[in-house]
Amino acid sequence: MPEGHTIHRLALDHGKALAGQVLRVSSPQGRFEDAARLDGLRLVRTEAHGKHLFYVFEKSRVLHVHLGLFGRYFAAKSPATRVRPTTRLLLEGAERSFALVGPTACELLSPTRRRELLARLGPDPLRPDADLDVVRAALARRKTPIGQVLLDQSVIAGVGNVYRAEALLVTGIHPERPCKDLSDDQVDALWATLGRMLQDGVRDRRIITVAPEELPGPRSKIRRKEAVYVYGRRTCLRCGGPVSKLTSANRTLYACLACQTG
DNA sequence: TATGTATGGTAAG
DNA sequence: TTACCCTACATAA
Repeated sequence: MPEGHTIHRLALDHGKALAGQVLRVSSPQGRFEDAARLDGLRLVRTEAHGKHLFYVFEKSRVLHVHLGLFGRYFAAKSPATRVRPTTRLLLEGAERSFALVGPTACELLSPTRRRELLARLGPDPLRPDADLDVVRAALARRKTPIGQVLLDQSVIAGVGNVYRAEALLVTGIHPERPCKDLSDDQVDALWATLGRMLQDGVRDRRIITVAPEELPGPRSKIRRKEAVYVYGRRTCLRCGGPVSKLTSANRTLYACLACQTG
């Protein structure tokens, strides 16, 4: 589930449902002991940076959540009944409640640690403050393969394994191409493509990278493997040729070496 | 019931 | 580079 689009969608949904309210905060599972320090406080706003989700409460207390690979939220009406015992964090507002399960991180963050965390993140294509020049500079310096670098959150924040494969396919870039060898146009196209894909993901609440005119039916009914060009597929949706399964940054990287020659 | 898989990340070696 | 953490869900047995 969780690439940057998921986190930004959560920030929007949770902000809309909970911001301005005094919340009940608990940890049914018991592993988030600081829940008590947030219980009864007013939520000021929510914020997403790449794959990191922040809840800013009054008294300047900041809750940091990172879903990792398995983390997910279950939404329900308030009061929350039948909460799973694995629920690390339960946020209850007047109308809606959100139960967090399986996160990599769920913690209270000091202002200092929050700054340090954000300082480690590259520009997030979903944020208005993202600076493409910073990305350009970072890429121009490296000979690392672009496929590997796209998962490096300190270069671009929010891209995950699906968007990496799909953006490289759409831009026709070979995943093993060294960053510094990419042309300015290629870098610009990659950034624009990632931005568009992530925005669509926020809107659709899922990853659909295939162009609207290429989709076989209504956007809401598209099956997973028909929503992408190469990720998790055996054949390329664009050219019909075989999809290669490479390994990069310890993850499976899907690519169509016929389409991706750049 | 058991197994395999997943759109992520960190710390140790 | 490897080990390890986190959990739900689909599928196989």
